[in-house]
Amino acid sequence: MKENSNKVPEAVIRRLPRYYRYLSELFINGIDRISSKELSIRMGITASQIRQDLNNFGGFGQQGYGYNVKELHQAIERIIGLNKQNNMIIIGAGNVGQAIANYTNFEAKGFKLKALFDTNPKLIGLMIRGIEILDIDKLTQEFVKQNSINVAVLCVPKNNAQTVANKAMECNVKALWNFAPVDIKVYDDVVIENVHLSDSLYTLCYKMNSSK
Amino acid sequence: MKENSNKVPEAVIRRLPRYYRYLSELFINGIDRISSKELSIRMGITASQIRQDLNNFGGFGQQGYGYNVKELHQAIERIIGLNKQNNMIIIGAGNVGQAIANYTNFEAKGFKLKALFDTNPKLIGLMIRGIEILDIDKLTQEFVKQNSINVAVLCVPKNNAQTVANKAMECNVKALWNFAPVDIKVYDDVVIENVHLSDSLYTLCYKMNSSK
DNA sequence: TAGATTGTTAATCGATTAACAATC
DNA sequence: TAGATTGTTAATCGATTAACAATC
Repeated sequence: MKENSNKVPEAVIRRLPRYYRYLSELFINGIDRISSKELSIRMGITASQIRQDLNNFGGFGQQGYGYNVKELHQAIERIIGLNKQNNMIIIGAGNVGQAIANYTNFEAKGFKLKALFDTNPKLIGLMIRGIEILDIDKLTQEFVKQNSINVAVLCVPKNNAQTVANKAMECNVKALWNFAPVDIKVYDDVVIENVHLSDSLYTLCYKMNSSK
Repeated sequence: MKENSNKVPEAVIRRLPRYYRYLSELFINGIDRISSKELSIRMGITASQIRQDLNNFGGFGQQGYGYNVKELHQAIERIIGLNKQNNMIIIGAGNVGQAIANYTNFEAKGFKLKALFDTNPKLIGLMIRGIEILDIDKLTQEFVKQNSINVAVLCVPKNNAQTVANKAMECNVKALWNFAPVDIKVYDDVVIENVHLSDSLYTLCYKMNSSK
């Protein structure tokens, strides 16, 4: 899409959702312009960094004025890709899988859940928010194609994670959102994002112990 | 505890849980020694980085031999602080709160859940794994002290997150594990770790769109 | 001992911050 | 216009990688 987008530093990419959050907030509060200085104070980062970050994607500001909140908000929305609909499946309908299925905020941003998959006969057939839990065998290339699935959310125990990831990739899913506490090997054209909860908790634990 | 621990770069701290995971795996598989070279291949990082990282905490290796898996595993366990018991509460017993309450892996690493808190009368009094959901009014300094709570897990909607965080901090909780999609302001002696699920999903979305 | 591999210093790379001319 | 604030280049800072003497 963007010819130079793979040159954008990872650190910048990771800040995009945060910019998006602050701009949403400003927009909701009816603020129509913001300078990098003012935003830097709110976000606790430097104005310089904000300007550098944004200029990876284009010049959205105006000298002497700052940034138009609505415009910048929309621009970042497009940059992230939140203007398009994305269709998801959840693999593993246990605690974590069900919690994500019930979390409707993603739906509001265009991430539509099409199905959950599990191997447990007790779960198969159950409905969550009107979405069915299917047998993992029903996860096929046809299913992915017909439902335009691009994101698979991995909520299985760590020992099954790579197997299930492989299956999803074989069915042409293009993005994996991994909640299993393992590093998954992915195909060249598949992207992955990890939510390593235990890693996060351990980091918190370290900081708690070292801050004394 | 460690006099120089606040000099350890954030990037290194964030890699500690990953080292811990790989060493656990090696240990379980009965491997007793590993060189930085071999580990670097498994983890997909440089041997140099591994040695640099570890040397922030001391010299655990031996020339010509490498690292003793068991020793290094235990050392990292202590560095993170997983050798002590930590007592947690979950504030907000909705989808996310309940999912975390049901996730027993943390318990195995010494993170003991003592109670959940909510304001919803329909939830108050319910038990999850034998742990009660209490009225948020029951969250007091006495409760925190008596149960030696050090970690509060914030699983409330974003509009309540700061209020609830303040309450936890006033009750002397020392660490916040925040699942609300907002940045929380914390007291100087309180540490925080964010699990911004939507940020993570948006990052995945960006990468999916830009990888084409 | 000879080979292997560490701990650590130096070099490189990348990211953040500062500065300022351009310009609204 | 004058003041404000951008976009962008240059300087600084920090993190990663390379190199190698020390030593098991």
